[in-house]
Amino acid sequence: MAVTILVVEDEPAIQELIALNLKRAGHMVLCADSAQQAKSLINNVLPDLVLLDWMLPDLTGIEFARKLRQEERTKSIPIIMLTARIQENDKIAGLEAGADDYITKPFSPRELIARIKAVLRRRLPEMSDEIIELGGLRLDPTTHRVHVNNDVDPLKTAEVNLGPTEFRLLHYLMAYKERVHTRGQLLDRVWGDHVFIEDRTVDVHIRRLRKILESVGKENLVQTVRGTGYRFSVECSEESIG
Amino acid sequence: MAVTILVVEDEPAIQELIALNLKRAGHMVLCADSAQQAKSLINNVLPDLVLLDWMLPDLTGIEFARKLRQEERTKSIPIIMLTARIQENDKIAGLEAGADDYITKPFSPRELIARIKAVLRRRLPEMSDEIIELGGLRLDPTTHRVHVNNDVDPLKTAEVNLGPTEFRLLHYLMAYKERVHTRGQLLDRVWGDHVFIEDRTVDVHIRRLRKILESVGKENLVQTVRGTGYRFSVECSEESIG
DNA sequence: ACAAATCATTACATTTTTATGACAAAAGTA
DNA sequence: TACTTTTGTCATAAAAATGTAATGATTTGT
Repeated sequence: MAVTILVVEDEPAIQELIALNLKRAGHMVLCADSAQQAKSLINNVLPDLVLLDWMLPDLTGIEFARKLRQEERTKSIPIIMLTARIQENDKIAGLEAGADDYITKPFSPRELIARIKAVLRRRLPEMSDEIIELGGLRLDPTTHRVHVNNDVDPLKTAEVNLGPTEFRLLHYLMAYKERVHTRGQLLDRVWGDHVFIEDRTVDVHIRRLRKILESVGKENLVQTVRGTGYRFSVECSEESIG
Repeated sequence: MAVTILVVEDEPAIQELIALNLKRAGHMVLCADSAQQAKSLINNVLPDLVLLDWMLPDLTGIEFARKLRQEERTKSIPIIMLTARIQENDKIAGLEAGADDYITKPFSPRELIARIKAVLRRRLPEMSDEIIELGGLRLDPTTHRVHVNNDVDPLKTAEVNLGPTEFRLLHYLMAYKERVHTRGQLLDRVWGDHVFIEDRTVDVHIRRLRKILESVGKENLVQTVRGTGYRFSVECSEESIG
């Protein structure tokens, strides 16, 4: 589906150039000359990404970014900063305000598009509401329930009780089964992009998930891939000893 | 078949953005800056759906919607209102005028498209007047009564006394059983869209509902799903492993 | 075998979320 | 009007979940 991008840039020529390129890349574009105008636009439409010129005439770029990060509705919208030259101060301020990426002017349109793609890729995947049935587990997002198929009596299923994070983690792992995820990827996609949490914390949640799954006789579904991360797999990667 | 959508919105940027999104989604789009203009457009072409900004400059949005509902030719056209979060009276007026759905600004274009789809498919089976019998409860919307089946003597049923809000809440939960609803969804669906009520208030009403149900021996029907919301369920989520 | 790196596990303090009772405003009734 | 019911909010208690650090186990490379 179309991605809506808000461009906040006071220089008309640059604004137009950017807008043109974004449109050509298949995006919907909203333009604002100032933070002021950007705010009023955001009052009406929620963009999927904001391209923000840091050197706005009224110098309210930082404030604008911060405002976006504060409000519940907008706090997860990725922000890419456009700066003339990265001054140390800008960088710090930008980080504090929660920018996701920087682009230094002048930049090539191709670079811009590439960065945008990269940032958008990091968004939380919109997990569908489809029931996932895998490895003897059945996860239903709409009822928020996980059941284990009883191997003896297929009609009987036991419910598995998971905490919110364990549920999301399992959902994600099952949705992207058989694929290894680094701790960083899991943090980005299960916890959310703008969280600062120790990588090791993922271990603990994996542990909790495993513990619960073990208690219902599902042992080897969540596997460790040493040096990389974790994986949900139905294939048994154990007794492959030669 | 192409669906024709009339967009009534005075802000040019937003109008254009919406129009572009709709076009991209494969719809025919008609645009109007004012209720005035919309009326004359409708005289020529009959749209399949109307997107109506409630805050038109001439403040004739309400009147416009009402007019649509009055005239035979247009009275069954679904109306989606675009509203700012603040105006509370709008809700009443909107309901009276017969809007089918609301979208509160700021909204994401994705959300907009999704809602349009939903309305067009007549997705939401408006709460019917059918009697719902579930988990030992019998709820009759027409008589506005709830009965509990007596487990001992099936012929005897006790009546449960619920307040208006509790009744609607239970009705909704039973109509969409087994599914988790966030507090926001419940506020939208049971209280009405964009009402200014604290999320936590839902807790209190759930509490009241539970209290009443407990008093007639129905304990685990209304369940908490931590981190998400509530659910009406016949399956017991208790004796679960884990 | 040894040291380094990586992962597992446990315990615990903190934070977040939910439950519950009380209260006053609002709405409805007599 | 006086009285009852309903309803939204708050304060606080209770419960659950979460992140981190510390420690132990396992693997890996040399």
